[in-house]
Amino acid sequence: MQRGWLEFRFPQSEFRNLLMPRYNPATIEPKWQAYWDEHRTFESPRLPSGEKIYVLDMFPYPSGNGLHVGHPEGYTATDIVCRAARMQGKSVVHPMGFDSFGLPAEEHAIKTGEHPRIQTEQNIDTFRRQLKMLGFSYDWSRELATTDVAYFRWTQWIFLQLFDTWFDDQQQKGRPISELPIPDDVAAAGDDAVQEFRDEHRLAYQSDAPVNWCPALGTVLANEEVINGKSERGDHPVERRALRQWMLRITAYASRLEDDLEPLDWSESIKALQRNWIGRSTGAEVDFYLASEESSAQDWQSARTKSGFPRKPGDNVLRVYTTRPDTLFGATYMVIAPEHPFVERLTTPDNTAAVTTYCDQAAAKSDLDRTELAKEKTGVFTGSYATNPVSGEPIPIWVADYVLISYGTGAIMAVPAHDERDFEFAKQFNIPIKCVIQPGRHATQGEAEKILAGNQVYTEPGTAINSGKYNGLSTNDFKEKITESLAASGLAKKATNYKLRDWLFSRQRFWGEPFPILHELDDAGEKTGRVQAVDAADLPVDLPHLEDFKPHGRPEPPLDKAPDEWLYPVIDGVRYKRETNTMPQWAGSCWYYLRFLDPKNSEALVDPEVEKAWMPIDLYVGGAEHAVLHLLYARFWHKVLFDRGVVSTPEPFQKLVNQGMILGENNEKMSKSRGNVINPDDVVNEYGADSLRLYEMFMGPLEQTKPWNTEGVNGVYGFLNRVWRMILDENAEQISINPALCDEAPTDEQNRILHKTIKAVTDDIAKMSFNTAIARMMEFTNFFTKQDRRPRSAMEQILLLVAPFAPHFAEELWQALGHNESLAYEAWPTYDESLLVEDEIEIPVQIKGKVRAKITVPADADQAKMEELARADSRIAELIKDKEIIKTIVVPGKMVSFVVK
RNA sequence: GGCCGAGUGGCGGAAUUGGCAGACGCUCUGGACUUAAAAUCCAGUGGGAGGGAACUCCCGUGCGGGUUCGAGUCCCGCCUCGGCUACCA
Repeated sequence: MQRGWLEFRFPQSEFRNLLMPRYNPATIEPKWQAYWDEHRTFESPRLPSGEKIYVLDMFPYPSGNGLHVGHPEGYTATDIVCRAARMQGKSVVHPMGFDSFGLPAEEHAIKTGEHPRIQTEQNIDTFRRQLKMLGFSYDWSRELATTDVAYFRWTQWIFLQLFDTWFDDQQQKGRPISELPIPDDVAAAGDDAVQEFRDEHRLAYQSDAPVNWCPALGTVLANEEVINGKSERGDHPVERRALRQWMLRITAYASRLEDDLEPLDWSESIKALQRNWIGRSTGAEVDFYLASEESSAQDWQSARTKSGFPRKPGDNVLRVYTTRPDTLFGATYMVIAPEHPFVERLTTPDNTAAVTTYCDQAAAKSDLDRTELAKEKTGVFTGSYATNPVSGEPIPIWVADYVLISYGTGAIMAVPAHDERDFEFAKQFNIPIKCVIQPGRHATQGEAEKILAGNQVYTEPGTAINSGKYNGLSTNDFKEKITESLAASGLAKKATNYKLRDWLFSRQRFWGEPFPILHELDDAGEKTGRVQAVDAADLPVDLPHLEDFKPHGRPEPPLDKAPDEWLYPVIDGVRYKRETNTMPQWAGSCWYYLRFLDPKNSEALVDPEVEKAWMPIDLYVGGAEHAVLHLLYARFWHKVLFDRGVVSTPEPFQKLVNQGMILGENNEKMSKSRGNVINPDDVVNEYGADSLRLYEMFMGPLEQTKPWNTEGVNGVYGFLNRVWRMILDENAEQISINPALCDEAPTDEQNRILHKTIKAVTDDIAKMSFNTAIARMMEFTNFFTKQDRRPRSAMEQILLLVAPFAPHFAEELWQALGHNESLAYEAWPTYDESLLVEDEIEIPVQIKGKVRAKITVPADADQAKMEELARADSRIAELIKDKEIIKTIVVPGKMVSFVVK
């Protein structure tokens, strides 16, 4: 490698840090990084002037392994966009920080007793060094880490907002809890009842939820620490245990989270992923009367017609949710989830044993067993019947774990003829299958026969049969008519459901944000059930000092080990216990983009003036692994903050781009175990940061998954060397300009190449098509390297185009050409459309669609002229000599085509 | 099973509204320079045929059909691979 040679040649040269005849990234990269730091080149102002652009990278979790080659991919892309935008005169804010809470640091702390903050900060130092080494134009004065106390003070503040907000369904908006209307009966029941009513409506509320309790390790595990029901460490059994936890009512925002996706500039596939996750479905809730001795189904129905559909079903009905009310006549059984509150009541004495056993088994099963591993449907009959509201027929009620308590009403009407799961279940238990839809064009004749006979399931729309007065209706009309009719009789109501569940927001961990919540204690030291928010003025609630981080052997969070002075504050004579759960890692990343705008503000999480000026984010780039959760959670918080007047936009991320994964050289995912991990440090040592950046952009489209190839790095390194030699004379002992450079005006051809390149690179950067932009610059270089006279102006222009991609390299050459200042804010080259036009162009001539000749025509030739020149070509003339020309197609500037017989 | 994405030379990939398939780079081959190597520079590089050459022809963008003067691109039906998701009624 020539760098070794150079250092050998001038080991103590005083020119070491000045220009070198040969391209040596090892000296020029640190030089320009220091220059940018010193001159604060990339610090952005508090407020933008002129057009603003906020470009954000998904900040990394600072793992102990350091930067991965996947990180610089997205980071280089945004850096190019930012550097070009600055040169185009835009106000750019481009910050970086660290998502630094996380399990590995806590595990390290448990092992060593060292505070997780120590290792976290070491890791951050490594990441910062590596990011700086790659020459990204971040405004480092805005750096933050989610573990900074001054940062998580505001994470806690946002939690207080969530705690203080209820969702007004009517207005579809989060409002202060003080504005929650209190029903008269609740108000009459006293202060405790009012408080309880409020607590039930807050966006942050408490609920019992299962955790992964591992008795052998004496600790609660995160889902990712549990593999196949065993602990990842030690392979010990893990059990599910209910624990009081904090939930966030994201489901209240489900509808807005879905609706507001539409106008965003995100890929349709990511939008689809989010929509899928939210999982909106529309249908109806229908009440089935439960047979009893006191009154007949008719009496009940006429009572319902008067009273209407009640908000909460009584004990005498089973409420189900269905998206297919049109199949009501085909319901041959019903299913309730094993956890359904009616299980006991509906089980007749002779079925008690079987039902109890079944429910106990279901409770013991993990989610995995209940879904993935369950190859066959299971269930038991309760012995009870409900009444079909349209036919009046009795329908048997079963308990089965394929119905989930957490979705809809936890009970379904089963229509085996038109639902795959119900069909499977009915087959298993010999339950009648009644076809109520005449299959439409989705089924063949043969299939239709089987469907009508109940031997095949049909889930597509069709025409109603066996459905009384509804016969003949199309599925869609039927749905509407029957819902209306049942609603009029008080038997049903239109309903919408979401797959999205409320967000389980607490973790039984030390290394996370403490909740700013106090539990009131009575004289005996027991919790009264009253919960109090820490006053915003008293934030932050810092983590307590712990002697060690070892598990204490109980399912309660590790903060239960905290010293009393932290754990039991006394306020106004009342003793409290602090909340000891901590927030999940998602919390800090939900709003970091806001703090970047005003990272030092101690009065507010962001100054409204600043927020208004910079938001929303114009470009957000990161991995697709965060396409669902992070983006959904952040959007949810943002909407709450919007409703509460903290931010001015309903959506935070206007444009989103997901970079593709970089695979190892063997086309497999990079991993230590596969031994195919590429370390960015090594690449920088060998080729320099500019080559790494350039290569990652040249590999292929940003969003595509693509394999690493070290030879390719060598390829772009060669390109940089060619540009270097195009401009400098590397054979000289001292810096000197390549003798081919001149101060003449470019020739027409040179100008055409230059302006074509400027146009292509400008357009490609706007499209984030970086690989083709680089190809165009390579073509420029291939052309100009062959030119004996290279106008200096053209050389300067190409450097400005190269600068966003290989910034250190471009700065160095820019300086060599006699400029004293950084090119970071030099005006971006512009192109002249008129110079792109060529006088003559080569076009194909086709006969019967096949290219038979290429001719050169004036660029502005009209159709007649083009045809004339095509016919004049000797080869074409030969081929069409004896033929009859049926048709001639001439596309000006493109081609001529003859259709002959 | 469902949703999404992708199949183009030895490899990564290019290709405006349908208009010269394979830009650019890597690899490989040959040549120049060198004592030699590296580096650099020059030439070639989808497959096949016409004995080599210019030249000409045929085939070729996962497979099978279709629309069109003309299809990598549009339509219909499949196959393979990758990602996400998983009994959501």
